[in-house]
Amino acid sequence: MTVRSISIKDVARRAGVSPTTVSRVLNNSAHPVNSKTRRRVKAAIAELNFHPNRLAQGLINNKSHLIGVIVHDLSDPYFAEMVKGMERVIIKYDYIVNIYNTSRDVDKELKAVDLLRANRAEAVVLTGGTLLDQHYREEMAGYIKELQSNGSIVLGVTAHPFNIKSIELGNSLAARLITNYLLEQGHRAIAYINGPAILGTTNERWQGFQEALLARKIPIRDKWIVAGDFSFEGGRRAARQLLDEITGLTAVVASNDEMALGVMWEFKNQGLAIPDDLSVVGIGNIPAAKYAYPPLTTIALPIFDLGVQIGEYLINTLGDKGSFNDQPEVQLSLVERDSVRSLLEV
Amino acid sequence: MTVRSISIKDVARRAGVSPTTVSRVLNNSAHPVNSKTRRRVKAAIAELNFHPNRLAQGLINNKSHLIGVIVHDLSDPYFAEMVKGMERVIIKYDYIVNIYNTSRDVDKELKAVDLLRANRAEAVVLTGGTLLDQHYREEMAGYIKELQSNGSIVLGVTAHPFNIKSIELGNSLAARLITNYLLEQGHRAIAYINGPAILGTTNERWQGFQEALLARKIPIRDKWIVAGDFSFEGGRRAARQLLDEITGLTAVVASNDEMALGVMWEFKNQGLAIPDDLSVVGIGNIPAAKYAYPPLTTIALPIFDLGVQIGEYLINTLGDKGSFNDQPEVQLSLVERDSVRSLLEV
DNA sequence: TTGTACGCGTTATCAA
DNA sequence: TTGATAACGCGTACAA
Repeated sequence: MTVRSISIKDVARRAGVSPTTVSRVLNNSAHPVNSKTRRRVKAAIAELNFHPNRLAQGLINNKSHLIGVIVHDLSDPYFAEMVKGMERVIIKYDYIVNIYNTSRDVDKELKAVDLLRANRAEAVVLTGGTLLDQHYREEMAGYIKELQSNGSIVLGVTAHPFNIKSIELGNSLAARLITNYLLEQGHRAIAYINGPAILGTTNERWQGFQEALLARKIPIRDKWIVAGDFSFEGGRRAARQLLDEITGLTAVVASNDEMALGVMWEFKNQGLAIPDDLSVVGIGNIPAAKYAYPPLTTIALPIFDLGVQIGEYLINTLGDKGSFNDQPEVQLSLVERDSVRSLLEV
Repeated sequence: MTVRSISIKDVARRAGVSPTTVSRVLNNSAHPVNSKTRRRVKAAIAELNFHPNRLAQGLINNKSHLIGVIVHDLSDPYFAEMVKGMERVIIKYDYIVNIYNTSRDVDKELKAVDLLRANRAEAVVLTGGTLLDQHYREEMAGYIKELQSNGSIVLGVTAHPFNIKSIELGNSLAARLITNYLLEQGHRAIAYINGPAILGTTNERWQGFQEALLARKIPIRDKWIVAGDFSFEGGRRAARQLLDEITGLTAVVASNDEMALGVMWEFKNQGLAIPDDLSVVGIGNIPAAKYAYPPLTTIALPIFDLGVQIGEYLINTLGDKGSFNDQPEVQLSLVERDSVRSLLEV
């Protein structure tokens, strides 16, 4: 059934040279090749439409040409954008980008890394926050160690409890910035909607929120701290929960945009006006934030750019040209839209 | 730098057997192996934490364990969902899923297939509609032919002008269904917003719209047919364009949900009420459709399920168990929400 | 400037 | 029941 594809030997025969010479032409080897011979070889390659077998190449250089990317939820524009940014760079260098969607499930995440290890991935990127789970931590540490001892790069976006290079996203700073913005607008009674408990990102943002309030000595009220899961539906649930304790509340910080949109939707659904009755902010600046009603005030995380930077970092580090030690850097910025009411001009 | 990883030989030495025997244990070969020996080998494998090198395995059976997926826009939930569905199945069988995001760009699309060919992908899935471009068609036909002659499966969602298995999505039917729904609600003056001209999908849906109107002998008015690009912004632009010719218009069919949401947003922005002043519908039933204001009436394309079905088809066909010839089937359904006003009870 | 011979890690074939 | 050998397709030291 499967026909043997043409190999370097076929080309050699056709060009009347040895496979070695073909290989040299193919790889622009430093070894000299007569320009006439080179032309003959190139002609033969073209005529036979020959392409070297990557598996054989990989076997001999111990290179898989595979880059693994672990993603929590591909439908979340946060991850989709990051992957697109990475791919934009990586595709030029003919690496295979292998994406795993894990839904923040411990077993799926472990399975993904296990497969990447088995496939000798040259790099693995953990694009989401770390999972807070003992079993995960132990198993993952083993896989990562093995990957690294095989010369693979392992990279994490935001802090991970492993010995890997991590790219700081400024989660804590983002939460602090957006909270400070509310404070500057005169808000003092502020609710906070957390992310999924299993995520490190959740802790980091929660930290930033607390810092902002503590810096102004504003007490944190338990009844206004609500659990969430980073989804639109989670935002809706949180909003319904807040409704019971709404007296005195003037603003809500959702720890990501999806939830902020859910919160606004549910509040509107319950007859509240935003921002007149209640201000709402998020973190992330996903595309939908711009078109919400009202448009959402949030912190922009330039995720696509981050993806591009990660891609460049990987290519430079994987290339033989010695490691390129730039630390990708993310610029956060406040995106002021219409979901916050100022309490100053009362 | 890169340490040589442990090979089957290391295991063989440790277990005091030949590599062949280790291989037999590893693959649960039919060839008999003494149970004592088998235990010794398994112990050695565990102690050394050995995993066979997939590249070497692939080289010998001419199998790459690679499945390529070509996607137009990963940030579009349509594609993200389909990929997630496919992956859910495929990951169980240890295949590598290699995704390419092409932004509907002819060159990127060709580059992606070229790389998949070079990497000996065992299957390639074209998840988006075909691109209507002469150069694309010719080049792509060549790549596909080569893939197929190497025994690879090539699959297309919706019609493609190549000799490949194609999975019908019912684009034409979807447009006809949603248009008929408007007609049943008494609408006669209906605008249509097209997709990108380069896409086959655009033609198919446009066809369905026309059929619905022609069947009732309702004339199609050129001024109410507007170009679009399947994006939210494109929907906004289309809405602004329609505003000039709004007299008499009662409903708008956007050929996908993203545009429908853009249309609604812009109309509201311009002071029109939906559905009181104008009804709007889309196709796709993306998650955001449910939470739009008002919630969007649309045609559900069960994309995640389609992804799962494609994954199953691929696994069954790639497995040696002979080809499993089920044609994945997609059930369309009307999702009636609040973006359409009935004109019957006047 | 070109070619020969070997090895990468695995499995299929054949012999013992 | 086990093992030696060749082969997959390619790159590279070494020889010519």
